[in-house]
Amino acid sequence: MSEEKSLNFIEEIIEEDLKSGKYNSIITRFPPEPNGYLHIGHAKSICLNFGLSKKYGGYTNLRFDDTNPVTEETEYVESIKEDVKWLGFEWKNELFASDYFEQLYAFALTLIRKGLAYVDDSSAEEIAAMKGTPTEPGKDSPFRNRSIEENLQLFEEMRAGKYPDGSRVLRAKIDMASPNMHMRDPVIYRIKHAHHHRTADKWCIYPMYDFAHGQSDSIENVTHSICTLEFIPHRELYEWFINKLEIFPSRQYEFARLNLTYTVMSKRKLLQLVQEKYVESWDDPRMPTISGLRRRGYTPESIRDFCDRIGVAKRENLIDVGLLEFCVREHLNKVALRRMVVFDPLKVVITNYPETQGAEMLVGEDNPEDPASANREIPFGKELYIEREDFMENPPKKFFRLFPGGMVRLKHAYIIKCDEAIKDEAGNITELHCTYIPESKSGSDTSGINVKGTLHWVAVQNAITAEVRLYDRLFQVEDPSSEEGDFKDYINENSLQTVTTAYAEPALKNAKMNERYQFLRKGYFTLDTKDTYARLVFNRTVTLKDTWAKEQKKG
RNA sequence: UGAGCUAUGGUGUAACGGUAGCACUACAGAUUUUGGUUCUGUCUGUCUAGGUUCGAAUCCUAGUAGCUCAACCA
Repeated sequence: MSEEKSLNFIEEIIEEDLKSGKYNSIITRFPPEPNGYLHIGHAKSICLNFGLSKKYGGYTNLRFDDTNPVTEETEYVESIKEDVKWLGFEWKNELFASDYFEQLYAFALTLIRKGLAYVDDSSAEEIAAMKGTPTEPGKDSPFRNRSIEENLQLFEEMRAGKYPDGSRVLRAKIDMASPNMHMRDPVIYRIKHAHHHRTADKWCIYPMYDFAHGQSDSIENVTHSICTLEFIPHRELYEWFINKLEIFPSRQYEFARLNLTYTVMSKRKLLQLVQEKYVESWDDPRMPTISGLRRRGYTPESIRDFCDRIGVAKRENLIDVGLLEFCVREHLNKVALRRMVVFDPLKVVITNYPETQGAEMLVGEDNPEDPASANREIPFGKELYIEREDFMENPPKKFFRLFPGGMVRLKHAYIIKCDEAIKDEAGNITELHCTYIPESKSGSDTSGINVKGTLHWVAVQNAITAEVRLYDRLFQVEDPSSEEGDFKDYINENSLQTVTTAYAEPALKNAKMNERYQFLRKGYFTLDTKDTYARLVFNRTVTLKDTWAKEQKKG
């Protein structure tokens, strides 16, 4: 029975560290910068970090990397916390890099005293020019050999606010000829007279990412600091600071970030979509943000399952969004309540159904996948709506739906036969006249008739109305970022289709925010969290698999 | 054109010198009161060229391709 799941490369490293006795338990961290909303790519990192500490014993900190006051806001801190919680994870400590500003300042002093850091008066342009290029070594700054005393004094004055933004920086003194650009005397502190979302105006100098991240990991005794591939060149620096400062040796490991087909993942691009109104907001249901997916109706379970299935490795990847859709369908199939909703109504009159009879109540199960699920009542009637596309006057082969002279089952109800299509003067079909087979009632069918097709329907008299929003992929091409020109040229203009008046069975009157629905033969839907006030608004999470549509496409 | 990382079906991901497996997709069929679900089956793969070895996806060498690095962003 030991169906062992193979380990990813990070799990292998951890098991090695545990086996060798290097550690008894592990500490990881999820370190977002609070300058935007989390997306599905972050979910991969969250599942990895929290999953690892859960699996191997230990814990995960949530640490906000807030070293750049001009981009960061408390609003983002709150949304990030909400998203991590919603995904189902609990952090041990809620921390901020800004909590360590005093300590980081002390680390900087240590470096200066060791002759390993200096204040540089050069401008940003001058520093860039002296940096060299990947193929040519850089040049030493004229300020590189200042005395320790002078550096100490200048750095203290920087902190004291004596100098304007951009006038000086503190740099680590490493190697201007290093083949690794990040080792060419990187800037580690800059002057920014800016208000910080947590430390307010206490500081006017702020540490750079490289001088904050590794040390923060070290302060928290993070054993395995996991980040994405683009940080590989930073690792040498990460370790340099830890070595020179002689602090806890956290180690950095890098994995490939998630890319998904038919969307973009960079914060910059997502921001453009919001600012330029291609989408409504960060939590627009078409966005790959956690909040967008949540509003779309995705479940935390399905996102975790997805992150589990895509694996963790070091090679670049582009994952088919179809896998995400598979994951959410699989979960929703188990939990969604079945309901009938007609989007584009075609009236059916059952000519042999008694006029005087009140609403006959039929019974339908909430979820056939779940034997424990309840039933709901569905009123039947003489006049019904079916989906217009479920009727064809001249049907092609293998069309199992209604056509003149044809028979179908109305789900949970009776078998009907189409006798006549009524048209207006322009030749448009306005209604269908059908007859029903009284002894074919669901659950007590003695008619002996077998039909190929089963349609969803609602009774005209008892139908309630709702708005339904049908979402499709945001882009027309698999990888918008790799296409020629602006990625926005590839936006799918039809990513949102709104059905303002859909007809729903009355059970949906009591729809709840936390419930998921399967509109029979239509897809999975959930109540919109923003726009449902007096009226019902449903968002389509994902369609059902549709082999008929595929069949038709083939011609 | 310096340095680093990476190459396994259409897409992901395993195989740790010994039968190339799993999932998604696609296709075919069975079941079905959702053209859903479920079940069964099929197709497709080790970047190239050399080498080491009884044996190479795995080790070595050389190519090739993709990605990353020259922010006072993270």
